[in-house]
Amino acid sequence: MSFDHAAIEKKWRDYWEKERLFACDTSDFSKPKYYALDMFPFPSGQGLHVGHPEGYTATDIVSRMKRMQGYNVLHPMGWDAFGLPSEQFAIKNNEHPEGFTRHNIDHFREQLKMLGFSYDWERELATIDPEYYKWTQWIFVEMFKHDLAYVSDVPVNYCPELGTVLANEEVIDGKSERGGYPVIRMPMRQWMLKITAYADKLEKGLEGLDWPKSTIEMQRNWIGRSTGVEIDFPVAFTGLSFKVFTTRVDTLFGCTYCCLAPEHPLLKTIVDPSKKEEVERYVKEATAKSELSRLASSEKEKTGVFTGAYAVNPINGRKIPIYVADYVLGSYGSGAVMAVPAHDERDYLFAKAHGLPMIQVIEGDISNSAYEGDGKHMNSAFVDGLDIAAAKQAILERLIETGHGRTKVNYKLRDWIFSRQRYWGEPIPMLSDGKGEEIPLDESELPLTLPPLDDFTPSKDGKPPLARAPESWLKVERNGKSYVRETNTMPQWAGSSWYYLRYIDPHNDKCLCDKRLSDHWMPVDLYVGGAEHAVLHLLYARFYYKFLHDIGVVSGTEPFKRLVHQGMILGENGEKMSKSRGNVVNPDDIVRDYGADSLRLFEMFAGPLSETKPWSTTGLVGARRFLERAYRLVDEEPYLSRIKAENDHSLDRSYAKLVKKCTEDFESLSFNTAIAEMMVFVNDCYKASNLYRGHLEGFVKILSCICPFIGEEMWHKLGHEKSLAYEPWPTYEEKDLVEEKKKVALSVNGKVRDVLLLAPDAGEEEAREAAFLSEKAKPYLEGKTVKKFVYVPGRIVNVVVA
RNA sequence: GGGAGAUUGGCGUAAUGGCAGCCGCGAAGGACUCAAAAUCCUUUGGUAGCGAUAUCGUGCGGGUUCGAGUCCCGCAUCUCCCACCA
Repeated sequence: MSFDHAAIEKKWRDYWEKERLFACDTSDFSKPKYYALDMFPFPSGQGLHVGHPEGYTATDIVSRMKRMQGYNVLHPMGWDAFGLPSEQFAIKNNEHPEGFTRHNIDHFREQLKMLGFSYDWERELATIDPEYYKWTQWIFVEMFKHDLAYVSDVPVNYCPELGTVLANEEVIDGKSERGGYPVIRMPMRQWMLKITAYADKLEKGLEGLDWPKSTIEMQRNWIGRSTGVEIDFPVAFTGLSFKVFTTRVDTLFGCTYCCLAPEHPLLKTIVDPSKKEEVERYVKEATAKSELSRLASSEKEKTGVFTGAYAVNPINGRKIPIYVADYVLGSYGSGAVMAVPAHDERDYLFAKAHGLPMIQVIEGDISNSAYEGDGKHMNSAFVDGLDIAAAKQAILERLIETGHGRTKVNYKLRDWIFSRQRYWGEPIPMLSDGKGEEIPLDESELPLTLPPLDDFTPSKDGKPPLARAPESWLKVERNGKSYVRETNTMPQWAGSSWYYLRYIDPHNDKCLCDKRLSDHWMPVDLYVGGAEHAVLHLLYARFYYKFLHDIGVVSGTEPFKRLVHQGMILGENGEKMSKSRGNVVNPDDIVRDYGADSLRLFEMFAGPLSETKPWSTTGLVGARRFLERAYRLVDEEPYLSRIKAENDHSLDRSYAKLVKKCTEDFESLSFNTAIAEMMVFVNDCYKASNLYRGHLEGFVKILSCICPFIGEEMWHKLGHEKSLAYEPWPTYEEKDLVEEKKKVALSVNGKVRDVLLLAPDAGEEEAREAAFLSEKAKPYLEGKTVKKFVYVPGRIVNVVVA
């Protein structure tokens, strides 16, 4: 073992802290800014796993390079510290979740420091800090004031057996995660955020983001914008009507019945008395089923019952039956569909199951399934013979004329259920008179802190734990009137939706972030985190940011300019790491045995950042071996005495390639190929008889981004007293990359036959001459007619012969 | 059912449309050593050949091109995400 990693790591860690080396002054605008952000972790009881350092190392490398390139770098870290696991731990151990959470945070912080990340720890924040969640609550109040927060009765997962409300994550296949008891949907009073008001902005803002394509696509699907037609269907003999949404208005003549969702309000009034009992029973069963089980059972079988009522098809006046069926979702469109069994697979199955008629309106085979393709229309009066696009247009025009329809944009996106019946979250800063009046707390009353409780379990009736808070906390007088505090808390997403702003100005008690500072620092230049947050966290954060823009808190409209997801690190056997598989790798052990630098280097070298890749102990040993090999250059004979103050230029080219490749690859986060180039450079150093000190210094600066401890130590060994963290980034000369003669492949009919040595600026005549002088290519050229001669300087010569 | 991505040596991987396999792991050989480890130096896609070399080779089938791992069309397999969205 050629260096003592434990001693080196301790030495430089202490030095960095003592010198406050990575503290960032965000009010210093004299240098260009760079904001490199990691998705902050949930501080779980297990501590860091080897997946965490992957993304963190990536942003750390870029941060370190940017500092040397003269940027003012903001590279912060904090804790997403509210959340269910801590609460469950608290319930189990009958302790307050805060103690456990703080303890975990201390452990995480220590582990991150151990790994040498250049975070500005003076900006550390946690979502559970009252100084932080004061502003989380403030944003909620602002949303309420702007009509974006409202109360509604919506179905939640309720487990009668456990007597408690469950989060979606706690429901597996319609059963409770603990105990496996059935879970039903039950309406309950909830706070909602009107994210749908931002559907259009959220969709449009995706354009122009430097994000993974897949993530943009996922968000687009989630928002689910679709353009179609809204049609009014009168209910026969009642004077009432309902709206349906369709993207296939061209098939309107093929509509043979309508379906309402079980939640549809019209069911209360239009059902024929003879069907009332049957419909009520069906609705009750359907709404009690959890969404998952409803989905699972109805895929096999389309259930539903006739309401006894009839609708009138506005295009032809035909009377068609109205059904209620749970394959129609209450929460999408208008909760009602026009059913065209001949041309929609779901309607087809339902019609078959219930003996409903079919009218084919597009030529195609409907003997075994609905025909959903394009074709000539039939049985459709004035659109007969037209294709889908033309028929859509014609029918839409007719509907507009008669006032029965209009174009309509629909979104899959639903409003955000923002309450949790939990203790360990931000209290929602609202007061209720119990009769529908909801008033927000004044800013001066924030933060509203969590009251201490003895028992954190939700009540049997589904009431949140805070409902058992002391009366002194719960009851509030306002203008002579009695109010009760809101007892729901916010979801974990709340705190993580705006934390990137707070880092810029973490100790500000006047506002959540000084606008002068956010104008300078936002958007985040590089955001790295797991793909599991592709939709929810990133959508919520964008929503918050757009809202903050609209109320004038920030100027921008998108918080994260560039986003990258790190891939997962699997176990050595290629399976997911898990305790049950016994293949979990603990970073503490790796750092103890091989050092933090080796861990960082290995994770960056194992493959492209975004790919999933397996852990490899031999790969880790290889990383360590490379570091020792590099270290030996500045620590051992005979290499040490080869180091010269003068450059003999033998390594100029190798060095220029190193600097160019690493600078570009660090920027594009292609660390594996940058490291390969660093290895090439070290291999070249071993072959060289003289080593220019300047080259080694440049190499060490580059290496230090990935392996900061050994980097600092080598810098020190090269005769420097201070840290290299703010030394200028190495440069290279373009001329060093140019070779006098370059190898150029000579191919005949596309098959390589020889390699020519040509000057990079050699002309075509020169190339042609060299090609026909080649002995190796001779047999393939002799006696043939040259049909074409292709010459790409520096690349290839291709002779096409007949 | 829809979407996104992937498929290259024994393994992880690399290749602005231009010599496929850089770099690493593993393996083999050599130097050093009494010996081993460590280190240093070679070799390492398959087949044939002592060798120069030849030949085959980037999941499968087509296409574009002087030239395709790379671009286009179709297919297979895998991974992830969404999914009764009218």
